[in-house]
Amino acid sequence: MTAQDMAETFRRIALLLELKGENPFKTRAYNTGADVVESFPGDIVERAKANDLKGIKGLGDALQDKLHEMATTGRLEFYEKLKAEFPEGIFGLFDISGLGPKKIAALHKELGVASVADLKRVCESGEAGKLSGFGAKTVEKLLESIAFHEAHASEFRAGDVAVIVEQVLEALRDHPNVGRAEVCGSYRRGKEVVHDLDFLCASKEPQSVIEAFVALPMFVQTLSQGGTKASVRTKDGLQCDLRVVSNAEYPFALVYFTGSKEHNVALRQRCLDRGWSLNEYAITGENPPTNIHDERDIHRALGLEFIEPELRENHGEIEAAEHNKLPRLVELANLRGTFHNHTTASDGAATLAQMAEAAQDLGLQYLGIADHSKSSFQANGLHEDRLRKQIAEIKAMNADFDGFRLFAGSEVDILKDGSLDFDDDLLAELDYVVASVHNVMNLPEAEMTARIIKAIENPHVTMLGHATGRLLCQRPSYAVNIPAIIDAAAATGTIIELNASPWRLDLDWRWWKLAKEKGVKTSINPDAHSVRGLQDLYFGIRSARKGWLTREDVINTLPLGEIEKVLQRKRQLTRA
DNA sequence: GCCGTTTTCGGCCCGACTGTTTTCAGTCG
Repeated sequence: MTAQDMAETFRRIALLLELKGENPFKTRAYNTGADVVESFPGDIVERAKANDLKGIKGLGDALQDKLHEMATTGRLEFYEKLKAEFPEGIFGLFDISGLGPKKIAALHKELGVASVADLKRVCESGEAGKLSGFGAKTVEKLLESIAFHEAHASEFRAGDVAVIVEQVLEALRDHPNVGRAEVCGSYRRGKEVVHDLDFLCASKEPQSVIEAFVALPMFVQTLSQGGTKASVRTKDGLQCDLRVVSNAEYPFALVYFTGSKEHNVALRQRCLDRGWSLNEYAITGENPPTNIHDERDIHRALGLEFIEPELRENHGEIEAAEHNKLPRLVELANLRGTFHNHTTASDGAATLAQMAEAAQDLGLQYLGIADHSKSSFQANGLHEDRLRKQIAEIKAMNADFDGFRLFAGSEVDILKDGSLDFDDDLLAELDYVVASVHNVMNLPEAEMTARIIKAIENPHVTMLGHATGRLLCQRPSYAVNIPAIIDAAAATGTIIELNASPWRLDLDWRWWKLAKEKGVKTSINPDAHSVRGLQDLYFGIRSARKGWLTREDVINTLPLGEIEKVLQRKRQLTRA
């Protein structure tokens, strides 16, 4: 059992205890335990095996025993018994927005609802509307939520499949009969969600590779298996396909399976214009290009500079490549620091000191702290006095750093009327300010847009946090006019964050070309709530690249010594 | 279930919003 599995078990226990109407603080204890296990800096599984968990805050005697049992036996009796009281599909109901434990329990008890499909049925039949506490409006909202859920049922967040990608690639590349291997499809193109994973490799012995692939431990089901391709599924229902080709075919297959479909159509047309034909194995026709060893060679043969996978959406990349006008995309290694990170002062799992150390370990020169403001009760938001204390603490720590700096910021709530959670005097004491919407997300578009623009117009607001509030696969964006937001940001010199959390990736990559045209800069921010969360910068980079962004478009590629000026620029503009 | 400790059990995060009721329960952040 991995740490991830143990944390997941705790979370499921918490859900089931909620259903049973258990003491809410008990369920919280399990959720806290899950957080601790997940973000533990070290090998928690080994520690659990050795019964060496004393003194870890958040893990008391009961949870320690349960971790030990899981680590040594691979299962948890308590959980198995609890689980047996409810149908398996009950967990899916928690993903329906508007449904909480009380309503789920009522639906299960009164109507025998055991899955999302059951829920849909009783909503449509009118049975649900008759339950106490359920009315016409509730049923209507539930049906809307179900529709959203169904539309995204087969989607997986890139962040949730990244580990599988790495493990499969490692296994393939380590295989003695494999030359080259790569993940293709939408994952390689840097999409925020994927429907499946496509792997490709080059081998002279495809049969042996296929056999090794289907036997990998993360797969629980083989959907099909032939001489050169196979389809399997993980326990979470994620389909993974493998295609094995010869080394000579590999570059063509890599282009073909990376897509996108629209990009490939355009590429094939370009081939036809030259009297050739392109498929997944070769370029054929009269005097076809030779010496093709990788994707670069294919692009070159078609008169194009190399097109990075993230750009292959037929959004103008082929025309740009033809005229050598492709942007030089920002890279993870370009990042020098990052803003919008949380600590234990609000709802983070790591202390200021731990976050600072982790940032330095990642090779960053600076780290911006932006804990929640007081209106975010649920996140233990800081009141004025606690924020001032944190500012002082950061100043003191900075005196001891050599070549590294913490920036004191705040993720200040944008209140319903567009005013901010702190007054300007306090905001002025901060190195920078991230302003975000966290409540009242159901405003009409015009009102929400005006609310956010009002916040953008505050001279102390350095950047706008997660602009649309979406949670991938779970909650759509609130109603907001993004072009108007971009215009307001451009007019005021406000930065728009690219929130790198794999749950958000907000603002979406599809908007960045427009934002860039208008002169808006971004900051790629992990919204880290733990030391591990800092690594989400990787997903932000993928989205930034997909949005055609270069190093110059991203402020946190600037080194210490230059970044300070950018943080102060808007305030100075306003003063002038 | 955890924590802290006035070592034995009480406190643990709280306000807005929505829809269903008729004074509040459930959900969300």
